[in-house]
Amino acid sequence: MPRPRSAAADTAILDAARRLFGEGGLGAVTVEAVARRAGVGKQTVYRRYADRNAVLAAAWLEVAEGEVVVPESADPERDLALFLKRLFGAFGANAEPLRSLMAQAQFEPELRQTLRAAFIDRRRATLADLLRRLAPGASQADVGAVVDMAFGAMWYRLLVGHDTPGPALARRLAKLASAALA
Amino acid sequence: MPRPRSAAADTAILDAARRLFGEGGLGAVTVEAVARRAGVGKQTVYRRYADRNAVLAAAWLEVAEGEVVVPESADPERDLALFLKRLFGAFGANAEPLRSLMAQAQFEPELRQTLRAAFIDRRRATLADLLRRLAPGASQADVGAVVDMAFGAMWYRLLVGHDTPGPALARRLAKLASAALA
Amino acid sequence: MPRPRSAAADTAILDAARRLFGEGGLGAVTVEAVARRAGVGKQTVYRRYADRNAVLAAAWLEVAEGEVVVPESADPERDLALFLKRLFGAFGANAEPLRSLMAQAQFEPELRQTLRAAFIDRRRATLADLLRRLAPGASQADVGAVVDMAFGAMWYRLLVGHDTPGPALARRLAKLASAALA
Amino acid sequence: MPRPRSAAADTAILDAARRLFGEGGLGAVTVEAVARRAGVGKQTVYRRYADRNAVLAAAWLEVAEGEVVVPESADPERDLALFLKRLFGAFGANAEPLRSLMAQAQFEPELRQTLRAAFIDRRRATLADLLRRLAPGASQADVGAVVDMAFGAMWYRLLVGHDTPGPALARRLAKLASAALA
DNA sequence: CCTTAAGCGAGACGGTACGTCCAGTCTTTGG
DNA sequence: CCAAAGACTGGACGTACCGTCTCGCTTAAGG
Repeated sequence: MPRPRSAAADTAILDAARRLFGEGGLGAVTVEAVARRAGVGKQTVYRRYADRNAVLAAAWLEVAEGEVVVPESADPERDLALFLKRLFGAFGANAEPLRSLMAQAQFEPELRQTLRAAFIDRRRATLADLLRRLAPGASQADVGAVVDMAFGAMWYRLLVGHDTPGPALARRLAKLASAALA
Repeated sequence: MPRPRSAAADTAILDAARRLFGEGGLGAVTVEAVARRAGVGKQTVYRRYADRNAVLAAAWLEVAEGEVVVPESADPERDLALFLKRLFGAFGANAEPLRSLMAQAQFEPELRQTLRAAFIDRRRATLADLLRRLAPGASQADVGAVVDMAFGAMWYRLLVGHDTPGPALARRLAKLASAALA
Repeated sequence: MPRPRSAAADTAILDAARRLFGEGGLGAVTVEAVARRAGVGKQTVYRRYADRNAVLAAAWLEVAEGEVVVPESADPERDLALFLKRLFGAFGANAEPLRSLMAQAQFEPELRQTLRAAFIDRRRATLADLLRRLAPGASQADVGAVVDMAFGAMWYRLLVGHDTPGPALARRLAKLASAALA
Repeated sequence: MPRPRSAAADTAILDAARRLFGEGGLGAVTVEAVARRAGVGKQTVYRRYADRNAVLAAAWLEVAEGEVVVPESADPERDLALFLKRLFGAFGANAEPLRSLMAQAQFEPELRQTLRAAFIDRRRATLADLLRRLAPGASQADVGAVVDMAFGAMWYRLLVGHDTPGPALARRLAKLASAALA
């Protein structure tokens, strides 16, 4: 009976959030500004998202969806390098918002949880699978450590800003991981 | 000629900030609360720090000053493990504020710079030295990547929260780094 | 379409302002205190009034609305005395806030205008009528001067505080006005 | 032994206050601004004046000093008219600050007292003398009422702003006072 | 076709913190 | 002891968002 939620509002909200981020960083993405920019009432935002952080999460986790394609050739090290290269490429496109999101998550446990559930954990699992194919004999713990090293290197560069995670890092990481787990 | 700034106020402000962080996280560290807790006028805070973020920066950067002791035994892999173990231990003691600091730095380019200068770069250089002693033949680029992998793993765990960087990670990292650069 | 402004908040704000004035004079009527006392957010005050002064204005102008009853007996001097007596009586009840209002108006041209329109001019017109009935031959200018003398005496006593405008002054003013315009 | 107070500072302070009033009204006359403009420390102001209001009083009551010259010819009504004319003229020159001062005095009992002592009372006494010479038989109370009417009319016009107290008012006031007390 | 329940844009609501500005006091160094 | 300078506590200012609540209006679906 009730009127269904407007799909137009859905996209308008997330678009507005992304546009505002582009213009003024995370600080410009206030719920009020998003609602105004989207031509939507504040309540329409809060009907969809619990709070500001949920909006932020939705806006950029949506963007980051579906970017995890697992190559499955005969050469596991090539597969690994390719996977990381693609990942870093996709990341690079959204480096700024993801960096901000990770930072924001440090202040908001709930957002941190969401980030892990929607983003981190899946990627860790996928990389772990790839590594196990690469080195079937490696211990669970070593695989976990290598996963943290690979993603850690990427985030570390993003956060510290001394270098960019790109194809070169992907190649090197694949090589070093192979050697480490051999 | 004018009255000099009160050193008592200096320490009272930073102490108050740290205590409030301990009690309620970053959100509890408002300028107003800091001033009240420190028994100081708000203006006295704003005379020292441009804004809330500057207060946060000062409070945690002061805490995070400290020695990086480099072990130099005959066994480079042991040295590496020991170095990382100590580092992770020292970090762990201030994990929460440092996590917040790194997050805050993502919103404050100036703080990010300070953080690198006072923290990150020194530790990266030290680790790079250790790695070069461990694997004299390794390329500069590989060493850099391994440094990012090691510190990256630590920060990544801190930020994502799925695991703690502790002695076990230190050992494993040392082992994997050895293997990777061999 | 939006939710209409709360009438309860309207009255709560002005009541709070008046009560605070009663307790601590004009100095006690801060926007923050008003909001707190009224059980209202600061923004709710600022949504209605441009600033603190506008709140003060509204609070006392509302109080000061009231009838100017013109007695019309066969004895114009008695009528005059009665009119002034009533006026002074009504004034006396709100002497403090009105005194403050007149003072505040000296800093706020807009309020000064409002005060004249809602207050001063009507009373001046009424008194001028009464005086013309009392002394049909008096010049317009003399009548105007006497009006200023009568109200002036009242305000002067209020502002300077050396004496109170009461029935005695009303009688004397009526007598002197009669003599002056004869 | 003690260094004497600087006369230069004395005048610099009051000049600064008057200049600031000219530029931005009473609101611009803060103690800090006065001190800065006068090239003087805040304490030097507070050494001379109890508080901001005392500075204001000093700045404009000094200006208004010595303006009361009592004419003593054979024609008391002419004397009265002349006295009022001069008074209004002197007033007119400082109408704005005196208006502000009277307004401010409504919020600051101490200032109100000062204003009376240094200004109002002397003028009232002088006018009462003149009136007694004009009408030796008039009752004390009637004289007092006429004094309030005359000064009241002046202040009333100043405060309400519907007309200016000038020579015309002075003449009319003299005439009406004569008639009233006859 | 007509209820009816929920969605909608708009923006008011109680709160809380921000960063600014003065008041009036205190504390330096230097006449 | 006076002076200039400016730091000190204290507290109000007016602004900006947060997340909630409430208007009048619109839009399905089920009776």
